[in-house]
Amino acid sequence: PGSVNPDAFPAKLWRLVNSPSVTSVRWDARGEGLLILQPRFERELLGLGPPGQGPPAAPGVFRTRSFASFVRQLNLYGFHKVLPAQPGEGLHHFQSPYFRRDRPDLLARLQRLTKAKRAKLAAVLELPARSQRPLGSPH
Amino acid sequence: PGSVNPDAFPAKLWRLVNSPSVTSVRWDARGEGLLILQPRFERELLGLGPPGQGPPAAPGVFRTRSFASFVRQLNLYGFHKVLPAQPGEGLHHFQSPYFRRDRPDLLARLQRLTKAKRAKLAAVLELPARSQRPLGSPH
Amino acid sequence: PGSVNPDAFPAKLWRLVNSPSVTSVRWDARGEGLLILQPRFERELLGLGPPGQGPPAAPGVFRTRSFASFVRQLNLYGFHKVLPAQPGEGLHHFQSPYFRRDRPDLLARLQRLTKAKRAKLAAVLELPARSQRPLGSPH
DNA sequence: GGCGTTCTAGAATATTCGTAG
DNA sequence: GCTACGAATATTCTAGAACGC
Repeated sequence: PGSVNPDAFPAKLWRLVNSPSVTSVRWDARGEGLLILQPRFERELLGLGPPGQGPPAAPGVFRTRSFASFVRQLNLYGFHKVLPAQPGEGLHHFQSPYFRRDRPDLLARLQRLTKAKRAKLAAVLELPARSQRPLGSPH
Repeated sequence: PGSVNPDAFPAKLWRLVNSPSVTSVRWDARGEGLLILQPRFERELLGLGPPGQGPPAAPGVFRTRSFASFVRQLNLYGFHKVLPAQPGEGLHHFQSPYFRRDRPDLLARLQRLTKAKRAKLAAVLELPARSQRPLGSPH
Repeated sequence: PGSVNPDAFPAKLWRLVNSPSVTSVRWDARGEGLLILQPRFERELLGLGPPGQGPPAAPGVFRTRSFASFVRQLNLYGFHKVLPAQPGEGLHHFQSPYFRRDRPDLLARLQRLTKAKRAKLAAVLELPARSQRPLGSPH
C-alpha cells in the first residue's frame, strides 16, 4: 500500500539501471534482472578505483564504499542472486519479481524486508490454499 | 480559511525567496520548491560566519542563530525535504504544495501544524470517500 | 557490562577530544564536558567549508556531512546540552556523567540508548529510595 | 491561543560486521 | 567458497515537548 519513496533504494536502483550514463548496472537480456559489473560499479558509483584517478562518474548515490554493502541492500529488498553463465568475471546477476524493465508499476512492491515483514511474508507463503486473506480483511 | 500574517514564517519566507538581495534562498528550476545554501544562509540571515567579519547582509529576519531551528520551522509548516542532486555540499531542497512561485494565493494555506491540526489532517486523508465529515461532527 | 568498541561513537569521540591535532572539540575547564566549535567542526571533521578549499583536516571519522547528525549521536548516547556562557557563537557544550577526562574507565558505560534501554533506565530513576545502587552489585 | 526557539526523541533507511547454512 | 540473514550502529528527516512572548 505504499508509493515509491524517491530517496530510497528501489528508486535509486531504478534510476541507475535506466540511466544511459551509468554503464556498470544494466538490464539483462529479458529485462527481468540486473547485471552488475563489480569493478566498474566500484569505480563509477562507489568512488573507489585506482588511486590518482578522477572522481566517481556518478557520486553521491551511495554513501558506502563496499560492494558487499550494496549486495546487502539488494538482499534486504528481496533480490536473489542468479547464477551467471560466465562465473568469476566480476559479473553479478540479481533478480526480484518486482523489478522488471517493463513493469515500473511493480516498483512500489519492492519493500525493505524488516523482521516483521519477513515473518508475515513467510506465513502467507506457507498457508494452505484455504484463505489467502485473513478473515474479515477489508476490500 | 486564514489570511496571511505578514509577520509570520510563511510571509517572511516568501519575501526572502523573492528578494533579489538575498542569495542564500532561491526557487528551484520549476518554482515548486526552495533551494537553500546553508553556509551562505548562516552568514546572510543568521549573522554567524567567521568572527571578525562584517554584519549579516539581511539581519533581523529571524531571531535564531541555528540553521536547525530554521529547518524546524519548515517542518512545522509542512515542508518536506527533497533529495538534492549533489548532496553533501550544504545545499538543501524543500517543498510544500502550498509554496509555489506562481501561486501566491496558496500561501494562506501554509499553516503551522499543531498537534490538533495534524491529527485532523491525517484523519481526513484516511477517510473513505463516503463522507468527508463524520456525522454529527462538532462545529 | 560491555567493553569499549573502538569503532563506535564513544571511542571516536574520546580520541577526538584528546587529539592535539583536533581543534574543534575540546574538554571544558573541569574536564567534565565537551566544548564544540560548530563552524570549525564542520570544516575539520565533516569536510564542509567553503568550496575550493583543501580537504578536511581529520576526515573519515564520521560519514555524515551534517552537524545535526552529530548532535543526534550525542543525544543517542545520553549527552545533554549545557547552556553556554556565551550563546549564539556556534559554541556547543555537552555533558554526560560517563564522559570525563580523568575517568576513561567510565567510557564503557556510554551505551547507545535504544528504546528498550531508555525505558529501563527511566524505570530505575523513578524508583523510591529503597535501593538506588543495588547493594552487592557486581564488580 | 498562536508563534518562535531550543533540545531531545521517534522512526525509517543505510551501513557494517559476523556467521549460519 | 559463497549466499543470505540477524543484529548493532550510523545517518537522515520529522516530530514532541517545554518554555517565553
